[in-house]
Amino acid sequence: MPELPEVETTLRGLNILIGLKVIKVHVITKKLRYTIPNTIFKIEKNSKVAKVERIAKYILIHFDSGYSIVIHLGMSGRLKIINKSNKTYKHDHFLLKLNKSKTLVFNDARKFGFIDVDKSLIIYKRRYITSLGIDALSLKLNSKYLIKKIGKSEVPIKQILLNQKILSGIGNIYASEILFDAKISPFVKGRLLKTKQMNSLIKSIRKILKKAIKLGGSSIRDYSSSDGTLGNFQSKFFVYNQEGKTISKYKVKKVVQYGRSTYYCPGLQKEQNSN
DNA sequence: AGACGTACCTGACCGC
DNA sequence: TGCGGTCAGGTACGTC
Repeated sequence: MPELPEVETTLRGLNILIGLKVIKVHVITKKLRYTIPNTIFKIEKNSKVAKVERIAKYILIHFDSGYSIVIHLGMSGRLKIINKSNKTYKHDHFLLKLNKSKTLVFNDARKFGFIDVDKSLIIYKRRYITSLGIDALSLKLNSKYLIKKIGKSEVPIKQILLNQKILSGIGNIYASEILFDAKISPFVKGRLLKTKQMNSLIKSIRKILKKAIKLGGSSIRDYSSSDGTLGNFQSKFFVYNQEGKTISKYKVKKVVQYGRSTYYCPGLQKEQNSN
């Protein structure tokens, strides 16, 4: 699930951990996408969760000891908060036991996610953080920024949206949804996007991501008891996974770009006549 | 420097 | 029911 809206929803669920004290760090599987560093054991007993934060698709948990944990969910990663810590499930890789009988669990079937730990100030300097482009929901995102970044790009806009160094937070599902909403063809090259299209793209980015967060938000209530899945997402997609569906007389089509599926509606997302 | 294919890993699903 | 093939929401890396 994890694109910006899912990560944001997860983060909101983690807020209930603030103020809780660490009882135990338990690594079940060290080898994720990267090996969990031994600095994980620097998360000491009795240090308190001071703050949780989202940077792009990364979740940061800051402790009052000055250390921070970074979690990336990869393709299949999930964070759960369970009330009883004695039972683990398949693909549970990491447990953070806290007081008030809360345990944070990282579960990831495909192990494409990772966990990193270091002093907060060092964490912020990690390459995977510093190289990120502007957050897709940032108010600093405007056409001027896009022109600077992609005004000369030969890369199709679908691929640009997935480039975290340009815009961070958008993944393969919302890239298709956003382009559909903006009525922009996924094939248009960056340099051929007109300013007007960039502005409608930015509008759609905000609209689609915010809507998704809002829908995900309904699951927060049950976060501590459930597995945090965002049930009714799939039914809300206009084009993603909707090959063959008809939208005002036009069919949704699936293509593969750069090895990733793109869903779009050729009738409504025309390639502009590039002058 | 930038663009592209590939690799990482497991599960779900489809057709036979 | 089982087998093989294909696909999956992300990112880094080697190669050109």
